[in-house]
Amino acid sequence: MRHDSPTFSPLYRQIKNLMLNALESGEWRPGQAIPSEQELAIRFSVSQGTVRKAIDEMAAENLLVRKQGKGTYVASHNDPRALFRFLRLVPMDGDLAHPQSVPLDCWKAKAGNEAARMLGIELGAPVTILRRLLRFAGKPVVVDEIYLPGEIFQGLTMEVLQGSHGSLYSLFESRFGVRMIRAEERIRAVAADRMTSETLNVAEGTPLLSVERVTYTYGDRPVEWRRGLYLTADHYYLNELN
Amino acid sequence: MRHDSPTFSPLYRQIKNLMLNALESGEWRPGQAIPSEQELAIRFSVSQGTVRKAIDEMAAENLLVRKQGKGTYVASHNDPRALFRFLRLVPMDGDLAHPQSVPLDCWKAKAGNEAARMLGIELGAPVTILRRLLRFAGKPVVVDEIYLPGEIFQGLTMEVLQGSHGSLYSLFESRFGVRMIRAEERIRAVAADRMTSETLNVAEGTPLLSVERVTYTYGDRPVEWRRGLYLTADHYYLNELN
DNA sequence: GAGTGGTCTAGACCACGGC
DNA sequence: CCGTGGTCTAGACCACTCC
Repeated sequence: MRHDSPTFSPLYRQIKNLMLNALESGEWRPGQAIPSEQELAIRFSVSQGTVRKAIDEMAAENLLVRKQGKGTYVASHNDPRALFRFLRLVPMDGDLAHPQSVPLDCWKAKAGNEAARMLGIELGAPVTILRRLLRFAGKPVVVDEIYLPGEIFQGLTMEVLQGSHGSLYSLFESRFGVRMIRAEERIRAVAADRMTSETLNVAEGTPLLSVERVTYTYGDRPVEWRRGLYLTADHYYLNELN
Repeated sequence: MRHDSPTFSPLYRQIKNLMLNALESGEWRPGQAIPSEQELAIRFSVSQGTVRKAIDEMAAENLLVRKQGKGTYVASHNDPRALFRFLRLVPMDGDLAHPQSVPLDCWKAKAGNEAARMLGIELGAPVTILRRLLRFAGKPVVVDEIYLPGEIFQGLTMEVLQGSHGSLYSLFESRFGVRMIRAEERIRAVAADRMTSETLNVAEGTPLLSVERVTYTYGDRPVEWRRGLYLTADHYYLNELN
C-alpha cells in the first residue's frame, strides 16, 4: 500500500512530538531525568530504536541531555555549561570568569509597535522592560534593554532580580516556567550615545556592537526581545560557522 | 571481556575516518555521488546501519549531502545554497540578491607574526594577500583582506580572480582543491579608517563590524585568515543560537 | 550486579527519483 | 521497475554509573 499523504511524518517524529508535549506541559521538568528509553518504548508502544531516534533529535536541539549509564535529562539553564550558549562574548585574554549581572531598572509599559511585532503580542499589551549591566572582571561591558510579555512574566520586579544569583534565563526558568530554547541575533555596529557611553564609561561615539535578540520557547513562540550594546575593546563576539 | 582502552572509538567512527580519508585524498570529489550505503557496507565489512551512522555524522557536519532516492553526495561550495553558510550578512529589506565580489588587489608577501600564528605556518613563509570588495545591489558593503598560505594557493593572481564567477570558496575548491569546512569568526565594532571609509564611501569614523575569520579544511588545518569590515547601515549580521 | 544509554547487526518494508 | 536513502523492528552485547 502506498502512502500518498503529503503530511507524512515518520513514527519517531510523532513520538518526538509527544515528548515535546511532556516537556511543554511540565510533566518533565528542567534538570530532572526523563523515563528510560525502555520505559518510553513501552509507553508509546514502539521499539527502543524509535524512541532513541526521537531523543537523538531532541538532544541535538539542546532540549535533552544524555548521560551514559545514568539516564536522559531535561536541559536546564541552571547548568553552568548553558551560560555561554546564548552569550557569545569572550574576553580577549582568555579570562573565563563569569560575568556579573547588575539590574539597573525595571518597569512596566505598553507594547509599542516594534515590541509588539517582535514578541507577537497586541499593540498596547503589557510588557515588562528591564535594563541591566554586565560586568566582566568588574568592568562594565554590556548594557541590555530587555522586553518581556507582561502576562507571562507577572511579578518580575527589581527585588526579584536583585535576589537572584544565576543567569537571567535560569531565573526565568525557575520562577516563571519559561524555558528559552532558541534565539536569533541581528548584529550591527553603532556609535555609543550619551547615556550608554556614561553607563559603559567610554567616550560618546565609541563604536559598539548592537546585538538585537529575539528568543523563542517551545513551539517557536517568541518570549523575549532584547537589545544589547557590547563594548568590544577587550572582548569579542565569537561565532563558530559549521 | 572488558574494554579498558582509553582511546576506544566505536566502529562507525572508524568507518567515518576511512570515509574522511576518501574525501581528503580526493577519491570522492565535491559534487560527486559517493558509493551507496550498501556498497560501502560491503567495502568496509560492516552492516549498513553502521555506515549509515557514519554518514549521519558527516552530513550533520555539512561534509556530505543526502538525497533520498538518488544517493549521497560530497558537499560543494559550487552549490548556491552553500553561499550564505559563511556569509552571514543579510540586507535589512529582505533583498536576497547575491552579492558581487570585486577583487581590488592581490600580492605576495612573507607571513608576519600574526598571519603565521593564525595560519599555523612559519614566520616569513610565503603568503598571498588579497583585498576585495563585496557589493550588494551595487552598493559597497564589505571590504575583505584575506591571507592565504602561498604554498597551497600557488598561481592565485588578479587574472584568476577576475576570470572567476562563483564565490571565492568555490574557486578555491575547484582550482586549488582546498575545501573550507569550518570557520571561527571574532566580531568587534570599530571606526572606519581613512582608506576603508573611501572604499565603502562613508565618513571616516563610521562604526563598522570587524569580522576576523580563521577558516579550516579537513583535519582542522587553518588555510585562510581574513578580516572583513562590514558596513551595517542597511545590513545586519544574522546569527542563529540553538 | 542491576540499570542506563551506546553500539552493532540483520532483515523487512516505505518513500522518492529516474528510467 | 529498480536502486537509492529513510524508517522500524528485535535482539545481542558493550560501556558507564551507582549501589
